[in-house]
Amino acid sequence: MKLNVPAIADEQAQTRQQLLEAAGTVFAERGFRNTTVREICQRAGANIAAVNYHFGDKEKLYLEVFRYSREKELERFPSLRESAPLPPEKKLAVFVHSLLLRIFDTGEASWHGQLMLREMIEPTAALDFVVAEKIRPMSDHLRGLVAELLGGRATDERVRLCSFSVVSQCVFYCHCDPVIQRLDPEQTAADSSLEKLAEHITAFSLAGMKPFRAGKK
Amino acid sequence: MKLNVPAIADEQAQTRQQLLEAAGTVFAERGFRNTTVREICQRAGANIAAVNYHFGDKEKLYLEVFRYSREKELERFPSLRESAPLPPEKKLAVFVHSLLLRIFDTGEASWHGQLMLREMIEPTAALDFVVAEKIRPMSDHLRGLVAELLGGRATDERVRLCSFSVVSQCVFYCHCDPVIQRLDPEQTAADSSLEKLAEHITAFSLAGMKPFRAGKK
DNA sequence: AGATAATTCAAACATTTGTTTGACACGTCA
DNA sequence: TGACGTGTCAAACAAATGTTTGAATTATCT
Repeated sequence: MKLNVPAIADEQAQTRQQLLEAAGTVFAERGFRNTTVREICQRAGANIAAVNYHFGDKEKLYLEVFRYSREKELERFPSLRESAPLPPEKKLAVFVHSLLLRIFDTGEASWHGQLMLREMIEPTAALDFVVAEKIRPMSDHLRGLVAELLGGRATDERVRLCSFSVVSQCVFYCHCDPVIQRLDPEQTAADSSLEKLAEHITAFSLAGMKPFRAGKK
Repeated sequence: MKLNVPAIADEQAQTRQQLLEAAGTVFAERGFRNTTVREICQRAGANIAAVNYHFGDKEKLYLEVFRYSREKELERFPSLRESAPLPPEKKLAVFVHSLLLRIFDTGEASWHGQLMLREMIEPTAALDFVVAEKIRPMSDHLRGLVAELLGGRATDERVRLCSFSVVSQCVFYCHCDPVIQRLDPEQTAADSSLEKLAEHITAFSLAGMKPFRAGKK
């Protein structure tokens, strides 16, 4: 029972949104350079001139995809605040686990995370936006955790290095997946790998930080 | 005073080698896809048809660059065997330090390492060769170290995960450099950063492995 | 209903890039 | 010296790709 619904406005948003969704997917799979406008339009069921009409050019579409992705994420996760107070060790486990979920995600919405991860290693004009809007908030959150774990006497540099030590272990499984598949095919199997991996990285990292706790250096 | 030197053989090798060196450099900078044959030839001081003449096509040149790189490395480092027996902790420090040297290398020969690192995240038809000839030997070496550090009761899986935890911390600084530069410009400064980083990663990793030592899991 | 705006479309265009071509120059050998 | 092989070159070619064009279609508004 739709009354007073601007049907055409929906139709308009339809093509544009289909382009954004298709572009997100293809860009995440292939990266910016290897993605053709023709493939995006094919996947979106749109004509090739639609990209120019709605976005201007390929690069602007790419930038718009990140903005769209950010809106979608804010819809899904309105607030990044933790709901329950947890000990920092547990918080780290949650952080690692959720980051790995994103890395190993294979669903319809997986392109959001995958595209960010790809932009990290194949930087384009969008990187500044991605760092400001997606990476820095995550990084700040992690650094807060790490600072808590290290205790009050840790230098900014130490907090930074430890944070990098944590996040690098996680993103490695996305960035170097083709290598890992060749070195150890069994590493990329089964869903249980994610839980084991999260446990390993968390334990390794918590222990790894011990030498630097409470003003030790 | 050159006597009996096949001057033309040298000239012949000259163009071919110049192409290989130039290609190595450009491929390392831009990756396979973003590199044009025209730029390689320009840097090598060769005509554009030279690539087809000497190598057949762009992809074969790319593969040949890795073979050439491997030969060069074998010339420089005939054996990967350690010269002096060291405690495993020290060996790990040496491993991390030398890997970081490669990552932060800026000299004429730096393209060798940089190209391998790039191939890890932007895989091409060369990846199988690179894994077999460059990455797996390094990985096996590191796993030997890690197994020694963990003691005799560690599972293969644990050795693997710990090895990944070490190497991921190192390669992160190459693969995600553009992000790091935006997050923390001071992180990428000064030569002393490399030493500090090597110390940090070594300490973090040695401590990180402690929970898994001597059959702990 | 007609005027205007928005959207879509197929074809064309412009540029880039890897590859090829055939002539020419140079080197080697009998 | 001439025949043959090797290497270089400028120009041309072929294909891919992003972008543009102008007509047609659809939607909106008075």
